Amino acid sequence: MSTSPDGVADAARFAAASLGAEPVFLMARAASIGSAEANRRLADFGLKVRHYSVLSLACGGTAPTQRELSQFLVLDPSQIVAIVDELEHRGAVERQTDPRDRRSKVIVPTKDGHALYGKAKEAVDGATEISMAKLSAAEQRELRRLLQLVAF
Amino acid sequence: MSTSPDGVADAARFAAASLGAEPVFLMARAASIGSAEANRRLADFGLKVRHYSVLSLACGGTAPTQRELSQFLVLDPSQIVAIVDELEHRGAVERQTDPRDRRSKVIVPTKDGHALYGKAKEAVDGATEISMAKLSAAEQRELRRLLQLVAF
DNA sequence: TATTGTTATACTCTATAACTATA
DNA sequence: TATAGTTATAGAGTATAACAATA
Repeated sequence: MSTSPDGVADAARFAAASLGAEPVFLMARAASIGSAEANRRLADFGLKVRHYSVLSLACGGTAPTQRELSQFLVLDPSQIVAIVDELEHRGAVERQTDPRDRRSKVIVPTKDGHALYGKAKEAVDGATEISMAKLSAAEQRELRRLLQLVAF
Repeated sequence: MSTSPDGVADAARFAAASLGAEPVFLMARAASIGSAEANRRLADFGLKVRHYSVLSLACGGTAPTQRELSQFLVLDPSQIVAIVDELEHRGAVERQTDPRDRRSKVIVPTKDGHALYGKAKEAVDGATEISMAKLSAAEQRELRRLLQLVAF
């Protein structure tokens, strides 16, 4: 990106445009700004949001299969393979064949993976704080609630 | 995407996970769902959200330069070139050298471009309606307001 | 000397199909 | 026969650097 500072330059002139009121555009822009900031911070740990997401779900105790990760994260199964490969190579997660269905592989975190997740979560929370800085605590809760309704 | 139906499959099992409450993730997922639906509908007109966004701003009467489009849409200047090329080839917009700064090119819609925009906007509004179906009218307005604070 | 638009290029991300092992 | 994971590959999207025209 060889653009100026960070794209928030002359927002004022166009924010009032019709496009600036369309939810589809607003969600895309908000998501783009938010995950850019999160990726910037996660880079300290050699992670991106996609790796963080898989690690987070693995650390949630639900023992997700790759197929479930694929569906929940809306990523192709082949992409999950690549993400889990990277996390496994650096010793953050392990693949365990599901005894109830030996075709499936359950993703479980290692001890190091848990520690990494803890630090990464702080980075992501920091990014969230930045991008929601203009909202009160109550507004942040409300935004989260509304987004959950849209996302699920 | 060789994934099941549409990724909303077993959301229930993971929506309660820690990740399912993080705004960065929720915005990405909501944006992904929303723009997928919008792209699906815009395909009838041979457009994608990126073309629609440029066309919308061009039709807004603010006569944006490519540089301004690049900043507002958070897209690289070289990508704007490609998008404007496509819109110009199909006769929806024109490039006009800015008389006040002959380096810049202002993007203005043609008559056909305006008509195309009208139909495309209906398609996008339809997609918005779908993805916000679970929200009341008041909640939709509130979501838009909060997103605008985050996005600008 | 700096900036706008442009081109070329490399890199990442995403989508598709085929293969294997299990069911 | 169908599904989970894997691999290979092609396509779309994104980032980077260099150039011509203009400031």
